[in-house]
Amino acid sequence: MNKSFREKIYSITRRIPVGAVTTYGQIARLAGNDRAARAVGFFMKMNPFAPEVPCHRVVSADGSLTGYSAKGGLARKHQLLKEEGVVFKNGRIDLSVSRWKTGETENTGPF
DNA sequence: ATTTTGACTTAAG
DNA sequence: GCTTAAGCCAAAA
Repeated sequence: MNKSFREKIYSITRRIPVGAVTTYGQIARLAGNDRAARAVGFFMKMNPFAPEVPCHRVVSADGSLTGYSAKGGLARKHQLLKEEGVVFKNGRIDLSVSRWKTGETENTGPF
């Protein structure tokens, strides 16, 4: 059970359903440290499991996109989220709608 | 143990 | 709405 924080972070991020997004702070909170938002972003950059961990569903607290180490950069991230059904407003994500709700029934897909 | 880095967050002007 | 500053945490060297 000596699971490092990074394992928790990846585990949580991997659970994010399609069409939903979450913030670094939220993941940090689920991991047990609501102040580790920075560390979360740090692990995302390492992202040893590119397609396994949907890091593109992780955005800043304002709903704005920050970085994306995978190919395509932020442009790719923005496109992926848009394709998955995430609602964008003024170039930012509408967290009121697309924010991931933990414990909720998972969606079968974008549609 | 210390230092550096980073895809964060919040507060204040 | 934007910029600056400070706080915060974890991993690697």
